[in-house]
Amino acid sequence: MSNQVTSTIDEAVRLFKIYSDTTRLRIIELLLDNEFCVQDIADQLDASQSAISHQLKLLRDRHVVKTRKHGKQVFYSLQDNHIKEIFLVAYSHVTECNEPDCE
Amino acid sequence: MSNQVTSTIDEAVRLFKIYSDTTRLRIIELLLDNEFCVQDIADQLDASQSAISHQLKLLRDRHVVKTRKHGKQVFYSLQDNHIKEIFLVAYSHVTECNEPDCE
DNA sequence: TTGACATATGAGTCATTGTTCATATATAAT
DNA sequence: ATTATATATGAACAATGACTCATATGTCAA
Repeated sequence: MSNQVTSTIDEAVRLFKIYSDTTRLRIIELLLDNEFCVQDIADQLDASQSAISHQLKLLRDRHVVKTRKHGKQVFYSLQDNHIKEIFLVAYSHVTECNEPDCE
Repeated sequence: MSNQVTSTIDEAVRLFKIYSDTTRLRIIELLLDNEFCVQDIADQLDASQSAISHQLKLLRDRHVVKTRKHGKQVFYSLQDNHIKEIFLVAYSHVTECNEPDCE
């Protein structure tokens, strides 16, 4: 734990950065239990097709989501179970913190 | 789950952003089990006093760390147990992912 | 009070990043 | 082949954020 940690910390930072954007986190939330094509995601998040497509590319590059082509459409779903778990841990922490003096 | 979720997602994003910087994450790692004063943190992370102080202010504003004054020094320690837990979950996921095909 | 040390902070700079706009690619239907 | 639809992508722009530099504040010792 000293030199290896440095790069491990950087890897952790890379992981956290994936979740550190509203659009991406909402995409991940959408895909928790379903698969959706690009336009469906854009519609549900009220975002442009381009913005969503850019973020999906980023998520795919980081192996967070996988794709399935069907005709003209591309369906996206979560690839990594870690993603789901970390999302849920953080999500529950945020929603739990409604008591006074919490956080 | 629809309008409330939007702001919950934003809260989660805010939480993830705390971890999304190498300097901050290394500070959090340092403080997992100990308290340290500003200069000690700066020395151990090979960073400037000012850079560390700025990040500590951010962490304090977000209730991640608490302070204890002792003479001229200010000692920082973790305030929130959630922080520790989320750090460890992510950290273990990152270190686990050394098998082929993982991540 | 003066000087030394520890920490805090405002302003400016530079890099990163999320979005839009325009356009390219891919697939299906006619 | 042509057109329409779905998705991908490069460039430009704007916002954010982390750092440095200079300096302020706070505390102790002499």
